[in-house]
Amino acid sequence: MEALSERQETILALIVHRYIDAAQPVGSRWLVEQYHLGVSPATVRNEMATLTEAGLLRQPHTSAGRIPTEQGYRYFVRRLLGETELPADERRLISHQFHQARGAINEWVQLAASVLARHSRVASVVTAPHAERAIFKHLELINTRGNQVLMVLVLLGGVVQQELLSLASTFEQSELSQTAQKITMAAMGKSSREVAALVEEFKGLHAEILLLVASVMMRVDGLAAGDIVRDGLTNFLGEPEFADVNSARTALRLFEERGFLDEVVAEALDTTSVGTVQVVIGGEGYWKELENCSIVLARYGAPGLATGALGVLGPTRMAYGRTISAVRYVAGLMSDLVIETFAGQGNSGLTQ
Amino acid sequence: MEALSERQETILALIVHRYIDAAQPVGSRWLVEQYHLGVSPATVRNEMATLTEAGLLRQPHTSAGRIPTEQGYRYFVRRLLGETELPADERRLISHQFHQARGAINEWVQLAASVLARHSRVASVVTAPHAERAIFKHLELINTRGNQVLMVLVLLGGVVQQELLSLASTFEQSELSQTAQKITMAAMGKSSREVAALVEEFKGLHAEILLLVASVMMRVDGLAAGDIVRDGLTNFLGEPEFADVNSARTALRLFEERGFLDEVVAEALDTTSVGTVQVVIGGEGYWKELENCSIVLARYGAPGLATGALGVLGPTRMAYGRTISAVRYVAGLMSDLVIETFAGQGNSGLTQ
DNA sequence: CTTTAGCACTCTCTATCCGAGAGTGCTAAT
DNA sequence: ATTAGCACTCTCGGATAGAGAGTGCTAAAG
Repeated sequence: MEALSERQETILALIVHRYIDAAQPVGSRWLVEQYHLGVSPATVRNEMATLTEAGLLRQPHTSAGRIPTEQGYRYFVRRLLGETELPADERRLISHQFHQARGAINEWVQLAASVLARHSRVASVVTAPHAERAIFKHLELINTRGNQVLMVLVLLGGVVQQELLSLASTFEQSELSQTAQKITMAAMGKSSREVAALVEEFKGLHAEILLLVASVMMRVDGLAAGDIVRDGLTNFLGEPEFADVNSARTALRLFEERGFLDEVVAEALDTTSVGTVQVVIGGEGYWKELENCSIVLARYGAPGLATGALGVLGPTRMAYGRTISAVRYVAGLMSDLVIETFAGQGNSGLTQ
Repeated sequence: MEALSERQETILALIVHRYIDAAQPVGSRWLVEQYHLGVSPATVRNEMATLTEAGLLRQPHTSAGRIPTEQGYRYFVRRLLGETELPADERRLISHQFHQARGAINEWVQLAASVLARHSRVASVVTAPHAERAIFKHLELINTRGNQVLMVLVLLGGVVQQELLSLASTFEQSELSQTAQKITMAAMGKSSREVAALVEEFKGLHAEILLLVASVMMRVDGLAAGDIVRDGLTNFLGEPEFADVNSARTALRLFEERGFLDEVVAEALDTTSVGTVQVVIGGEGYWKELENCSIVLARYGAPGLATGALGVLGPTRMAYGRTISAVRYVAGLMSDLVIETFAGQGNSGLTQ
């Protein structure tokens, strides 16, 4: 693609801004009058024609103003949208909320989703932090009834897995507690594979439980991400591109179905490093269901220890500046939390 | 309200059925021809006029067919809709799925939501089972970094509460483990109040932790319900009453906001006993946001031990027969699970 | 007293048409 | 390279008209 002249870039940027704001095609005359460009509408029209030919703009119909194409948005985001940051007062507000919510990890995740939804004004997704490899921390066995046993497995970072087991025979609670304690001693700090290897050294109930523990841990290892929390579902129902119920429905379905999000998040985790924000505009040809949608996504956490993903899903016509900075900021806060929780080191960052 | 004649009831039932099916006003002529009533359209019209006067039917405009009013739906559900049950093969299918999902409680809750959404074809809500009173089962303290400590508190029934604490000073993991073990010994099987009373007997770290444990347990006591899981959000976007984006939005917002659901569920838990299904049609004047919506709700679990709620939210024009039976059946399965998990006694019911 | 045939009336829904308005592309002049 | 002028295209809103569906009423019949 040939480089654009400065004036062309200005015009593209103005059109993107205006279109994001008003959701209506932008005309040459309006542009000149509004922004006091020192040229005539005809000149702007010529530039627009060039930009249209370059595939950055398009017309909904012959005689309407221009709107950005997906490529236009991409050019805008990559080249014209400078580094933005959330205003200091918003940052302070968010940081304050996160301070208030000290406590359960799940609450942090929900708070992150809620903050993102509110500040980006589109729908948000946050996955709970997920350890790179499950590391055994503690096991608890609780007798419930007959040969039903509730297994509570605590992994590094405080991830808890619960499972209801049906054992071959009945055991006393005291016996179960002893078993759990013995296994905890032996397996502390070990990975799923190492726990599986421990089976050799035990027999009977111990071995049986160890096997179950190892299999649960392997399942956790295999998971791409932790629990997913959503917020702001209703935000994009107000946007004009979803006035048609069907388009709203497909977008919402994507959002509801875990499988799709898993895929996107996995993809993002592969190609994105912690600290950078990735913007996927219009599905990039990959996902055709995302036709009018964009995704702004970031990875958070500590690589090698535990990571998660968070981001937003909204119409392509979205306020990228604000959204990107919100995602980046919240990802930073969540990273601090993960490092704190998973016994690493690092600046908490919460204290401004 | 005067009692309706048999013929009036027939006509009301037919109109409700047909309207639920087709979402279009029902006319007298069509009714007579379709169902081979042995009377003329004029007769049916007379009866319709009576039913309209009684407030059970209404006309969208002067010259359209009739549609049921909310009162009409209520009469239909209460008096005309006989006891229905899910077809045996559907029951078997569901029961089979529940069998497959043995394991974590959360998975059961999610499965229940998914099954309800699929079988009722509207949006579903399921709350996790919530113990009547939190009973201490086990405590774990995990050192993370500096004076940050992760507290994992296991309550009766396998409910797990995690909390990140900031302690006054730093402790070794071994010290924390000992403390946790000591507290576990002392608090096993106790309620929040009893745990709080234990504080007297300890001092220093032990007392500090005990206080935190008690406060978390009290918070759990105060909660009306456990986690809420939703499914089938997109189901009702297809319905014609939500063709207007705004109405879809208000309904969806209700569904997304936890506060509202909490209120409804709390209300339902108060007035409904386990085993019965409650139908709220059109908000009953209470909640005006529910104008075109109905709720079918049931309580499940074991009163005095642990209970939860599950149900669906959909357009007033919903297939009540199928929905009510689905809700009732799933509530039964979940009750069995709760009784099993919370160490009670009772028939598992899963084995057909 | 109940039922029914007949009929005028009302209201929605769809298609069609028309004019206003907005914006473009092209051409020729600056 | 820029711009004024102009013809052309397309959408959008409102008005109009006819078809269709269904009712309520009246008067007659059972």
